Amino acid sequence: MREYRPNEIEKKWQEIWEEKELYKAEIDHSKPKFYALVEFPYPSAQGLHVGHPRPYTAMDIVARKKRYEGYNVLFPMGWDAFGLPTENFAIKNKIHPAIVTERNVNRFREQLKSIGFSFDWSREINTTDPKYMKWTQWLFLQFFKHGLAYKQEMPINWCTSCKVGLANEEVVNNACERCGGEVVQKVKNQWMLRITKYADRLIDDLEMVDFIDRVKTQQKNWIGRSEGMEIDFQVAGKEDKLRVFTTRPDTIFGSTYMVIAAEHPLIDKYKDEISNYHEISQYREELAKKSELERTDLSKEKTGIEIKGLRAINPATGKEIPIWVSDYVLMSYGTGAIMAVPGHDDRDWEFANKFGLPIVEVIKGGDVTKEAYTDTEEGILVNSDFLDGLTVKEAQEKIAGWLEERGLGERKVNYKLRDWVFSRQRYWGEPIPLVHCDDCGWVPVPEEELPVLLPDVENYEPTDTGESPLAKIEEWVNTTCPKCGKPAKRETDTMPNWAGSSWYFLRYCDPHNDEEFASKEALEYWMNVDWYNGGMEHTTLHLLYSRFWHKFLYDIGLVPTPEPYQKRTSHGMILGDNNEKMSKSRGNVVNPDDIVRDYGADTLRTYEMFIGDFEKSAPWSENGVKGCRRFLERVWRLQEIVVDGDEYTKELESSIHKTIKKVSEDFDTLKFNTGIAALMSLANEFYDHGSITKKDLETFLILLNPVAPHITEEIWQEVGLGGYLHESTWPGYDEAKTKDQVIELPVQVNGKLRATIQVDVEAEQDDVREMALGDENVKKYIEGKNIVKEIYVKGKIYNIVVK
RNA sequence: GCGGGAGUGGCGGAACUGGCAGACGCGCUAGACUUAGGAUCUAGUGUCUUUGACGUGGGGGUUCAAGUCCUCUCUCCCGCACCA
Repeated sequence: MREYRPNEIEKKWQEIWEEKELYKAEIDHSKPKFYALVEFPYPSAQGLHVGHPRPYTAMDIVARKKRYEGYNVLFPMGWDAFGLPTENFAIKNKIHPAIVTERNVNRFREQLKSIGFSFDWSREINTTDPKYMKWTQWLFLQFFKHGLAYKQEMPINWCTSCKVGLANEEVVNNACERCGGEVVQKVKNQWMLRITKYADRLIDDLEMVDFIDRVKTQQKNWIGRSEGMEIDFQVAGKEDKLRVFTTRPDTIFGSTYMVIAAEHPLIDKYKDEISNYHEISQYREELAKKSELERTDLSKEKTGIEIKGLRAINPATGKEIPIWVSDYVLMSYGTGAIMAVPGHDDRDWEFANKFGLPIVEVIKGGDVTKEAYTDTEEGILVNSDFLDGLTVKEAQEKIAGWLEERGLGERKVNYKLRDWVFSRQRYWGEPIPLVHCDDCGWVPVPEEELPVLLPDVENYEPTDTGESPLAKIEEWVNTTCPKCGKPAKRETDTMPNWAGSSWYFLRYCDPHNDEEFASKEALEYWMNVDWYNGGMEHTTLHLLYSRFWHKFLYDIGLVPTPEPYQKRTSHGMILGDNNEKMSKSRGNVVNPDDIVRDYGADTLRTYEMFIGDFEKSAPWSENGVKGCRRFLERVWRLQEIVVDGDEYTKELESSIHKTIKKVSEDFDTLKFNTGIAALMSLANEFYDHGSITKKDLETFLILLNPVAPHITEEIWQEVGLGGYLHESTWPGYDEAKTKDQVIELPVQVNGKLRATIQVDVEAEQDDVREMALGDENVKKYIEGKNIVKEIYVKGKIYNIVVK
């Protein structure tokens, strides 16, 4: 037998697969289709690190297994190549970002190919490719034409380090999601996408799909739907009404004061009548000086001032109540004003308690002198006139009707989700394909002129003014209006890097189409994505954005399904061997190239799947890698014990059936670690038995093949199992043969294990009893005691209780 | 603060509807083969005061039986964070 030399055999098989175009997906209506998708990487200058192959290997296993099961599998790969790191690298090294991108892509492709993934490389896409960009721009124009893209002057999040505007989703703890830089508010004229229009469906349609719960909950929380009412409170003696949003209209009789945000326009409007206006404007200034972070710090005490000279009338009680201004009410949510119900809201209670405002109990069940009572399930209304005696739910219904009849309020749903800030002031992104004409306004660039390409520039540097670097290229900016022909100017902002990734899964269906973003036929055949695996960090970014795009495209009849992804799973991170996140600065980055070179791609793949629970993060361990290499060496040496025979070895048959079952189930449910463990056990059993038939080996190799595709093909050929392994079908198992007829039954005395006896699984209690009580060790423990009870669970346990 | 997840050997991690805790792998110990071993093979490996007892973050409970169920509590991770 030859030595196991992964570097030789891996290259050999990769060439064979490529030559045979084994993984090229074609529409074929005679087979069920399966679309497996992994998030396409951003081709960074650093190349792959060992975190990348984890999800790729997982989905590669799924894809390979599905092929053996007779599916027509689409498993594509591409490059999400627009982005700041490339641009920054280009600026620093004075190389065009397109050249940097090409270089990085080539490196990534080579690395991925060396690991032996079964991607259909003929469908490779690149978001920066003009042929791809064209359709990203075209799709943007569909949003524009349907009124879902609009330009608005508004305060946006500005990353002071990247010098670029950010979407809300890109701000994490007031810092830039990407670079961690400080984010400040900056008023800018921005292109926005009306994602809020889809807020309800983005929540409700989660019902239709099979996403892990974490993802569903996170998306729901992000969208933040809350149902309630907007209610008008008359400003006493004035024309104006003060409108509030509340989710608890049932507590209105307990509203003893109101609070408005510091920025609320009411203050300015009545500044002459507010006797303490000076004090209030001082308070406002102080707040304005504070950062968002300080203002929203929950641990600090609430502050506030009563507005003297203005009062409001509680529409339910008819009583006058004071109006306060405080930092705990935000202008950006609801109406910027609240009706405070200190008895039944923690924040209002804290505030009322601090400033000595009256606290009225309107829901029985707690002690409002000690804390707010917020339970909505048990509570019964009191001190609430016609609501008295009702449950919270009933009261909500009744008060809503009452207020609506009198024109005092209306039911209203509020969302935390904001429209998507879609403009970026950087060079390396898709230009927004619109032209501004003084006469015609914003005019789309005609379809035949797409894509609008990035001009070559000397300088890609972002500006401090918040203008795109493109704004300086006059010959590019100045154009003519597509509509009237007069001089006009191009939009100089570019799209965020999330644009290209919002629809790439559609392009994979038909990547070379120059007439359409993808043909109807291709979309109808391949969509939906059956299984999409990706990072949790994209849950409220890419995953939400792409669902939104897809829904819009569905509405205008361009895609056949309302949701893009049928199933979504997520992988855990691979940490450095010091249990910290891998990063260059920590010096704990492992390059997969080194592992492939020293141990082989199959070892890398096996280890990444064996490392632990797929969904959890796990620290890298070089010893763990070695262990997997040892396992593959053992698999390699199975050649030495193989004998002719096209039946399973009798003594191994049950184990083989069990393993087929275990591996099949585990590979379908992301439990790769236990699947591989089962294969290791079976290999151990093979060695214990001393010899295996070709049939035993054949099944073993097919089961292991999705994990370690090269070594298994090689052994297959070496042993002469006929044809190629990749032409096989997935082995089936006989349920009956996965169950042992004779089992080791544990016998307990008072819940403690005292013996195990060999019995038939189906044995009746009387037979088992005899054997159990006859056991020497058991005898010892029941001697001289009374048997109180005996429990027999077939196939599980025999427990004798003595006293 | 709210929502979600998790605490199991020296380490990564197994354990179906409650039914032999620690599968599988790493590491470690001893032995074999060797000029050698960071190769390979064999045996062992939860802890302890080892005819036995104790063991799944901690306390209480339900049960013939609890890692698994109930209850209180501690710690860590993730998400949201004054959202009315």
